[in-house]
Amino acid sequence: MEDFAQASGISRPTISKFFNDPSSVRESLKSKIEAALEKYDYYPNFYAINQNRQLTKNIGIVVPYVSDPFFAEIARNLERRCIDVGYTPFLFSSHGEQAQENAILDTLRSLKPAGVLMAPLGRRSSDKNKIEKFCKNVPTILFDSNIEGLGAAFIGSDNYSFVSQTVEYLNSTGSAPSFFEMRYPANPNANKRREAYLKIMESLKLKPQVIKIEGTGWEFEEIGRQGALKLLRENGMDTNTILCSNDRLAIGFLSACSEMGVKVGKTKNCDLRVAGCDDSPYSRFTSPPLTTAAHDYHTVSDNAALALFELINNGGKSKKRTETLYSAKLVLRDSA
Amino acid sequence: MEDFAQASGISRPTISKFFNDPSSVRESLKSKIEAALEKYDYYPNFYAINQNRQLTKNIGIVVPYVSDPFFAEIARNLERRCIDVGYTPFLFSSHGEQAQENAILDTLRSLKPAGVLMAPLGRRSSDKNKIEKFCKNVPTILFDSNIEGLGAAFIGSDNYSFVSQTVEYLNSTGSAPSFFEMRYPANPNANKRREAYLKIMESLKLKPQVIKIEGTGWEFEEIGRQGALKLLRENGMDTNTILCSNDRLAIGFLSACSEMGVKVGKTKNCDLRVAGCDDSPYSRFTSPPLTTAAHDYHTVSDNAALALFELINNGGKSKKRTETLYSAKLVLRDSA
DNA sequence: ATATTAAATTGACACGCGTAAAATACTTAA
DNA sequence: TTAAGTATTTTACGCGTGTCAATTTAATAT
Repeated sequence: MEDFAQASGISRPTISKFFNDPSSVRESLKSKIEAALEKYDYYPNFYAINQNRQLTKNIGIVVPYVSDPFFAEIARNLERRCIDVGYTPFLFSSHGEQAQENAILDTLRSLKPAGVLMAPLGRRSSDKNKIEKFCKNVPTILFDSNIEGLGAAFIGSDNYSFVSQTVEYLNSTGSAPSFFEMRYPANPNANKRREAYLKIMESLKLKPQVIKIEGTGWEFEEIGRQGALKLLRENGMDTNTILCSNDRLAIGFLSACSEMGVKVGKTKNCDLRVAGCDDSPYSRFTSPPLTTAAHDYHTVSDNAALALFELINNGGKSKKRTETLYSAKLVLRDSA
Repeated sequence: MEDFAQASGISRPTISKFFNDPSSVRESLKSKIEAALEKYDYYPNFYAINQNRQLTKNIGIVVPYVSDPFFAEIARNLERRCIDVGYTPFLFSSHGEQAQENAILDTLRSLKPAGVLMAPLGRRSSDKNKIEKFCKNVPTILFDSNIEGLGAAFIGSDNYSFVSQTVEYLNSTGSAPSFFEMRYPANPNANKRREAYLKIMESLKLKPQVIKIEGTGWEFEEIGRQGALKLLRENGMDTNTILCSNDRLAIGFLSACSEMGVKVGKTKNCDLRVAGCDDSPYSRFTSPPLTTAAHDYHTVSDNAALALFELINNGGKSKKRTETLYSAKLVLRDSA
């Protein structure tokens, strides 16, 4: 920077100011610097820049699994917001593993980001310590999956509304659904959805049926497919209506139905109705298209980002922790 | 680190060595440091660490669009490989925009990564300069999409083999396919696939038909669906067999067929055969399941990562640029 | 026990830029 | 034109660690 300053005939501190905020220097110098930049192709050193800054312009984004289309889409939206206001987003995926999430937390603490947007893995309480400590040191907004009391705010979807809307719709247009889920769900929202299902069925004075399928990991479609194949073969359903804990399982379920020659839909000649939760990007392209309860992707990601920007502008301190839940929107398609 | 060294009764340079490679210090000191780490929760400063290092332990991964399931899956695999050998991967998405890719290149040059794995956007030759300069300064492996002469190596799939296998299969089991693609494809591989199609049809002495559909952006399924709806309504096909330029378009195509009551499959009572390219993670779950030509995801990502590690170990210099293309594997399912 | 080798310590400099204080030059408006 | 206000320059320090050379200590082999 010293050399570049000399070459462009401007003092180094001014160059430094320019790189922090080009509009903070006089127009005449700005164009002079930009001209010199064309000529000498100098670029500042990322490490030296941030080493001595009180507040970096970096934002960490952490998702549990980047190949999950829901998280990929959320991550994409969050990155956009960050870029649009001049931050540099750093995207990390926990690969579905607690250890990896912890490692990311270490990297992130060391990166001293202005703030972090994080969708945590479901953690056993014994691991809560790590993330708790992190949140105390780094301005953090939690999204998708809440951890009681941690972070400056939580932005997510109201799992109860997902289930209540679908169950009520299904019940009023046919029989009430059985609930189809993984025995050991990778995502903690699954537990809230099951609880909601049981509660709603009870309030409707209906007998619930929770179908738990085997399989671990994040290949939900295949897990759903295998579970559905088993279920269809053993004829283990109390009803002709299925509500899947999430769309990816539902996509697998529909695939199994197609394979077994089971007709899915809400018309008279159909054998089964299948609904999901989330409105995954692929759910509208299944056959039949999947009836589901939709996240408001944009609202959730926009508000999470805005909440973080505000938190950062307030010096990383928020008066009190807030939890914002957005309701699902029922999306009626042909599968139920 | 000074304080931590004193508190743990070990010299600072040794602590530094420990963090660079724990196995480089004597076992007795190693356990002593680890014990002290539990007690004082010191963690090194990312910026200070890298500021004065000749070679960082960071690896940049750049994909054109992180929400594309193909790139999400590749990115996931690449990250795994990097983590497994002790590197810290930094994942960037170009958001389908040239300007964003350029910005990432700037960030990355400043980050001084040990190496970069990059799937470039298709660029007009006028933009080649930027990436060319980058590759001269940073050890880079290109994957998925090649740019003549740039980077130390290119690892990808052989687009010709994707098309030749499907066309030959389709032709030998029925009529030869029409080729279904976007008029302005987001991914440069599309061009090679079209060329391959034309060449193969010519060699088979068959009349080719390329169907170009409108639409821009990365929502390929919806673009494919709209294009297919239009096509089916206007009855614009020469044959009853369609080869889509990629699986995401094919998924949209299948969705349109389902919507229009067109039966897709290879059995006698079907109206249309539809095949794709790529074997997207969702292709096996369509109805009917999609016949397609599969990338070898693991082989491509593993070998791209290995090539980069080797490049790094050779000081970032490779004798000559290599191009490695892996053949597609035909995956026969029910759609064609 | 001694020689040999490997590892740790000491002391010191370097990395490239942010940032602050004081002095100076420029801009703008009265 | 002058004064007030703002932007720039000068000068200098500091950030937290990597790294190196010289020295001392510990481990291993003879």
